[in-house]
Amino acid sequence: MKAHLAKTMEIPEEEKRLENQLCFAVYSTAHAFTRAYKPILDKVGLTYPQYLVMLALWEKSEQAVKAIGEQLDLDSGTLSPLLKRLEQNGLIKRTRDSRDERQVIVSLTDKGLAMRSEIDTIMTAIGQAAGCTLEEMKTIRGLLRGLRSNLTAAV
Amino acid sequence: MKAHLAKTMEIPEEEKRLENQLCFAVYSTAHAFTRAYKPILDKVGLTYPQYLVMLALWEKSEQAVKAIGEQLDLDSGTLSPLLKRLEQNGLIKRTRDSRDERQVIVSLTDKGLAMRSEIDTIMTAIGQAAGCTLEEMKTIRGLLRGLRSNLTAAV
DNA sequence: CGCAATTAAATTGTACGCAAGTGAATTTTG
DNA sequence: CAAAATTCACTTGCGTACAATTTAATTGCG
Repeated sequence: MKAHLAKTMEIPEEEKRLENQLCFAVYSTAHAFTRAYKPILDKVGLTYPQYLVMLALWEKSEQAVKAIGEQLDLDSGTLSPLLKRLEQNGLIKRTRDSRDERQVIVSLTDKGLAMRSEIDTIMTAIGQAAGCTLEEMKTIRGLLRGLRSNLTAAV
Repeated sequence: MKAHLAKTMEIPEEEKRLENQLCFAVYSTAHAFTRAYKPILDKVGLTYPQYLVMLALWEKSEQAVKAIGEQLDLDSGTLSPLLKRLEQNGLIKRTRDSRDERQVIVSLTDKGLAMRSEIDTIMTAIGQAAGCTLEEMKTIRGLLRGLRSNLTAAV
């Protein structure tokens, strides 16, 4: 290997602009989604992260905090207070696993399960707001999955 | 218009899964980016949102808080405390605009300007972590811009 | 001109996200 | 089997995000 090799490639100035950062495109689109969801989710009394947790639970009730965290890529420091609020709103209940007392099993209440009927309204509204074809959605989803997997592996 | 029309289209169960939500793909990729940036930005003492503000200022120093907010799509509620921290770290200074005393002009200090030399190292490292071709990056960036624009217009 | 409406930034209050640390339960090891 | 290491959830502290309010300055309108 040669000595004195530049540690970094030269990056064109244009590529250094905020607007041209891929990370910023992802960051600002994430915020745009949260804002688009807000008026819809306000009606059912959920925040956007709470809605994601509900999606996980509607797929499978009776999940440990850790399992929910793995699906959402969030740790208990984020989930514990969020789940406490969902519990206070009567959507979920939390019980210690009798087989392994370290774990807390989160499950839907009747009220939480009933809220699943809102899913079609919510997703239709967001689909409209996103305003792209199912094909485009799948393309972006696929590209982001690859990107996310690279970023996660790199750390 | 016919009466009794269904308000919402039927959405296939598979499309209702957390993992298949486009919003979740964006949400989790944004977090993955933040985590990938963390070890790199820790070395220069910046958080990820602070880095975005610095990018805006490296492009053009002497900007009002509102102008920065428009580029990042953030309001003063978020920016005020963030800028206060950048000022405490000696990277920027804030002065009232004498022409319009309502505005605060943010400008780079020598230390803040000097930090721009880290840009190549940071962007090269993230490029490696993202591990996709320049072509893919541009594709995703373009698709996300369209998506963001739709979502914002819808609200 | 003079007052109402608007604008800019800061502040307050709520809710994430995440690092770091705590405490209790379980698993691994010597 | 007992001590050490690990695991799980919770808590604490800090830094965003954002709605809503406040204060000060400027603009618009009669």
